[in-house]
Amino acid sequence: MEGTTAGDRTVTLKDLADELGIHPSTVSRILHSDAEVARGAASVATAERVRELARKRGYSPDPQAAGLRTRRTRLMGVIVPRLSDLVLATMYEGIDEAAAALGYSTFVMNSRDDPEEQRRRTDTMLARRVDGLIIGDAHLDGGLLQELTARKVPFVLVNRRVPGYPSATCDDVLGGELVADHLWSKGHRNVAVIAGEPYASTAIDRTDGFVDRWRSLGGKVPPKAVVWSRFDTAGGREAAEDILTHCHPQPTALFAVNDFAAIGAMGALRSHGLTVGVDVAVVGFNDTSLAAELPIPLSSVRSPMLDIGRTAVQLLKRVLDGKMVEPVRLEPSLCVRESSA
Amino acid sequence: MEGTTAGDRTVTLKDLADELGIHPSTVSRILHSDAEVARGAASVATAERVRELARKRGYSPDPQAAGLRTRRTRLMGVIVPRLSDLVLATMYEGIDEAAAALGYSTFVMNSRDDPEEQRRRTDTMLARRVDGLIIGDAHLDGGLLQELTARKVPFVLVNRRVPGYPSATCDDVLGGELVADHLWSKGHRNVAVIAGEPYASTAIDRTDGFVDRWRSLGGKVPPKAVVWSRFDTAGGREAAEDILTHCHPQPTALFAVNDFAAIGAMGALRSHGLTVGVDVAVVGFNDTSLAAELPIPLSSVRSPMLDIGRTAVQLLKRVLDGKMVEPVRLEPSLCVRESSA
DNA sequence: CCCGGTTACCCAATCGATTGTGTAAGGCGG
DNA sequence: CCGCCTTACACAATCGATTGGGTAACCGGG
Repeated sequence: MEGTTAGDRTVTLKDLADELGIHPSTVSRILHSDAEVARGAASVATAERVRELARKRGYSPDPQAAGLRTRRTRLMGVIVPRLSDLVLATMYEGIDEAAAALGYSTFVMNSRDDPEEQRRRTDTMLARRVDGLIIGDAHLDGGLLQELTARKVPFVLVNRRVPGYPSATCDDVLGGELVADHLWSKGHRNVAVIAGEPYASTAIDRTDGFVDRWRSLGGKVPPKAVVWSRFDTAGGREAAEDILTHCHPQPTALFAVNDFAAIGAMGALRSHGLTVGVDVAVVGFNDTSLAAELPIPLSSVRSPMLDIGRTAVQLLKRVLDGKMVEPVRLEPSLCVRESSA
Repeated sequence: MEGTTAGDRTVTLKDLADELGIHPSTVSRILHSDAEVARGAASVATAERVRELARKRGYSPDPQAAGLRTRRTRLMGVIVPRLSDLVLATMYEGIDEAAAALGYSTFVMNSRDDPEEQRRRTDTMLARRVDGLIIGDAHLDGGLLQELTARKVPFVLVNRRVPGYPSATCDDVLGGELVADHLWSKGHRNVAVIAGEPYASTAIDRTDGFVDRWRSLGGKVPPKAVVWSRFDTAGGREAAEDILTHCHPQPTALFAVNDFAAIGAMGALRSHGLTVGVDVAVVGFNDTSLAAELPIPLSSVRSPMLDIGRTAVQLLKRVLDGKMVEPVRLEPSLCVRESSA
């Protein structure tokens, strides 16, 4: 029940040093250097006394001061379109966890997928002197990425990939293929795709994976059967309406590249008096926690979102250590449920 | 097309000062002080030259250095149970936006509602020297809050409240009352509540608001009709199963204090062959973007999540400015949809 | 011409940790 | 008993911005 700290303010290296009658630099080496240096800096006995006192006084180093000197903040900046998107939020949890394990903290910001906002956010991150960036809202045209490379800012992409840059993503092409195989084997021959935003690799890859596999199985995908849309529920609903009014013959199966779009589509189908899973099969993507729990459980491609986040952190760490890194694609799997059974 | 910067490293105050042949302190006052001080520091002409050069060189002050001196980081720490919870993610968006407007950046961490983790996260935040905390995972018993108060850490609560501490929340009691009024007026007389986690004020207040109003309308709420549960879909499903097996007579209406729990309940009802909105009414809480888009649109109490987040930031700012603040409760409204019409 | 008051700056200490470079004291071999 | 090598530290500069004092030059009034 000792008074943790007298009551004043935070303890500094100098405080510890003064109290022990030794020099701050010695304390610093003991507490913050790796074994080698620390051993050279003081006797074992002194080192122990220092560590003991640090614990008792609740010493915690000031990252401002350390960062000022070392020019490193142990901060990773994370940019996502919006955290209220469950997919990104989950990846961020993986990121946060993995970063903490490496002694880094993370900084998130929402860009709302707006190029101008992306630029502003990156700038504030850099102004905060983050050591590196994890970018979750990369657009395929990616002028910003070129610029960052030119400015030698260390970064990796997460969720979406852009050729030529390091990234941690789901193998979205494979995901699309899994869906094609599944729907084909269920006997569907008329299908449509709710394809997402064309600037996102997730949308492109999933759609391409599906369409290419479908064709190689002998199926047809008329242009009108691929509808680009927003990733949210409303977007999915609109896309489904579009498909229902313009596609002849009407598809018996829908592949939405995102669970939320799939949910919106399910709503639209129902409004048209169609029963999901009976009249029309629906498959989503990401297997968010909702999919399994919906009134009509939704088939979905499970992507390892947490692992993708963790992987992004590992990649960025390697970049920060000056190593070369290759893009990583994690394997998805298909969860078949009532909506397409 | 001028070379933005020679190519070296970041520009410092001293660089600017040297180039203009004046003292760094003068530059500092011109760029970072408010009009008064700045005017006293240099002539209008000099000030203009400084600002001009700062712009040209892309100067951005080093927050590490500034913070070291001023003992402030312009950082707000935000702790939430989990960002993959849409409700907290949305509030965080409001927080992030409002903080940015005040020149603050935010730091989020997930505590998974685990007391030990809460403590650890708070500690890392404080180690990072955040100026204040926004706590979104407060437990009603709240030993941690007492401790923070004792340590004079500036903080406010968001989403959940704890008596005696400043907070920005929805008026959850009112929310519960709205639901009671609605269901009563629809003629329901047997109801059950999926009440959420008993350590969260949101759960308690919404449940109390509902139950108290229900009784004052002349209704009965047997103890078995209030089931505590997790806030997620699976929790809602289990609670609904519980209610369907143990409540006699079976309720004709369910109030779930959270949309996700409501969705889980809808799934359970369906498994029991009951049609939501016809056999059993369901009402959720928060009016997350999903509610309106579900196959059977969900009635829900709309809580102003973005505004709650923004308000929390305003409150914390006032606390940081040394002012006293009172808890704020923002008014919810009921959105009636097919699930209870 | 002297004096008080502006104007427009400069000086230097400071925040807390890091790190390259000393340097006394003690031990040991010769 | 001397010189060299460890051992165990101490010194001081540094990172970039902030801020409480100066102070020289100039202006106007008396």
